[in-house]
Formats: sequence, structure tokens, C-alpha cells
Amino acid sequence: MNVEEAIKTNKKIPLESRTIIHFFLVNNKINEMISASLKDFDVSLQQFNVLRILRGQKGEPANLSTLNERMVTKMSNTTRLVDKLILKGYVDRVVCPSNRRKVEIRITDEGRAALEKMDVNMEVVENEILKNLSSKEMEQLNELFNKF
Amino acid sequence: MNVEEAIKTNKKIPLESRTIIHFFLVNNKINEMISASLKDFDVSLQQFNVLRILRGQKGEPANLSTLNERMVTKMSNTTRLVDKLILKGYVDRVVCPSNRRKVEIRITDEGRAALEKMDVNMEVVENEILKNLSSKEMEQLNELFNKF
DNA sequence: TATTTACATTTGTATATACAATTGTTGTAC
DNA sequence: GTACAACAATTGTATATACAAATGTAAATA
Repeated sequence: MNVEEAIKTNKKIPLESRTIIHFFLVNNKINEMISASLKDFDVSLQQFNVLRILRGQKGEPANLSTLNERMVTKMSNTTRLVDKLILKGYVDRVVCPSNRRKVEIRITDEGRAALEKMDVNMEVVENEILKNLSSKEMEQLNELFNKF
Repeated sequence: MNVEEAIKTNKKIPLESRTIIHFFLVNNKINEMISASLKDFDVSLQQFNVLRILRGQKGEPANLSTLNERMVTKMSNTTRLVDKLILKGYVDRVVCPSNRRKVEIRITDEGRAALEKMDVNMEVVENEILKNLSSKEMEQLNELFNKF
């Protein structure tokens, strides 16, 4: 993923700008690859993320604000994201009995089964994305990311 | 930008997944900061990008496919993105006389003036984003990004 | 207990993005 | 020259995302 080639320029780009542009380029690539691998299941990356959070609850339900806190990309409409997962039968949602302002969202058995299949695809695509990086280099990346 | 804290988990995340999640988290942060700094000018990051490409043309017009080639984030509707820049008076578009299938898109003086103001904001926000990284670390990041 | 404040989610609306189909133009083969 | 393929951009439609306002509930205060 070379910057100058990707944006078809032969100008010298300052290191700061170049770093940020490079970031976006790699991000787009990762996004495309992951989205493609989830396409079979007709879920977006965000929806997949929510399913994983719900599975991580180990039977405990989550409410919307919990989901928002834990989502990798906080988006401004988790209600409608959950609506879509309900339509697919992957989650259900009931009003919280102890506090009727809240909702209780749970992953269904169907959602869990689908998620297990997605996991397989995800592992494949993650390895594909990172195939040129050693463990040491990944550690290095994580260290650098901590500085942001 | 710590992963576990950002997504409020205390689970151990495998290095591969962690790297990719970390990537998204930092990318979201960069996106937010840049979008916020462009908000004063009522342009999106993509629109800003197009303006910069047009300025880089040095008077030569660009057509849509050229823009698409050079955009950092290739989006599937550059026509409508350009529509919006025209509405703002920042660019103009005419049918290419030598090949009526193509269009010629140019930045206007008004667009150029606005872009110069944006540049100032951009430099500030880029420095803010990268304030904890040395030049050497940025180089390192760019090297690692080349492996994607 | 009535009123106000804070909370949690949902809804409305505008904008952004993705993808496919369409339109109009040019080039090519016969 | 006509038919067909390739090209470049636009349009239609569906979905995604952002932001603000509205709804309904619970807690706090007087």
C-alpha cells in the first residue's frame, strides 16, 4: 500500500500529511476486505460488532447505552442498527422490567449460530489483511497506536 | 488510545484482532478531529480532498475519473460530491469540448481562497493528532503501513 | 404529591454512501 | 454509413450515518 501510487501523485507529501493519508488508505482497504467477507451473511461490520458484544455478555442482556460504550465505531443510531438485527432474527429486545426507560437486548440462538460462521470468515480475512506482518510488527503497531 | 478501555472490556483480545480494532479506533479519532476542524467551512473530508486535487492540477481541469483515481477514499458518487462543491461556488464544471462524454472540473478563485483557510486548520489538527509521535515514529508507521 | 430535572431510547430529517441501471457519446468493425 | 461495443458521467434507489427534537420514564426537590 504505497501512498503516492494509491493517490496517483508524484508530489512530495509532508511526513505528517503522508502519515494521515496512509492511515486512511489502509483503513479503506481493511474495511473493504472485512465488509466483503461479511457480505455472505448480509450484516455490516457494525452489526457484526454488536453481535459479538452481545455474545460476550454471557446470557446477560445489554441495553443500548452499553452497546454504544463498547462498540468500536460509535454510531449515532444504535436503535436502528438493532432494529435490523431483530429483522434478521439475530437478536431480540424487550423493555427492561426494573427500569422501563431501558431495553434489554439479547442475542438469539439463531444469531449465535450465524455469528459462529462469521467468526470463521473473520479469522480468514484477518490473516489475509495481516499476512505480511510478523507478531513483532503487530506489537509495534499497537505500541504506536497507543500514542494517538 | 487504549483498546480495552475504549471498548470497555477486560477480555484478552488476540493480537491480530486487537491490531485491527486498534486501527479502527485510531482511525475514528482522526476522522472526528479532522471533520470537526473542517466543520467551520461546511465541507466534508472528501470534499476537501477533491478541492486539494483540483488545486494540484495547476489550472488544468480534471474530469471525474481523474478525481476518482486520486481521491484517498474512493467513493461511488463523485458526481454528487462535485454537485455540492458547485453549490458552494468552490468549483465549476463544463462539458469537455473535445470529448463530450467527459466533464472538465476546475476550482474557482473562491474555492481556492476557502481552501487556503482550510489548510491552516488542517495543519493545526494534523499536529494535534500526531503530537505524541516523533518523526522517527511516523516513519516507522509509514513503513508498517506499506506492508498492508 | 406536584413540579422539575435527568435519563434512555426512539423518531424525524438531512446528508452521505453503495450499487445498479440508464443516458449520451465516441470508436470500431463490417 | 449502420450496428455494435466501449466509455464517461448521471440518475434512481436503497441503505447508512449524523444530529436534533421528541417521547416516555424515573428520580429529586420543594
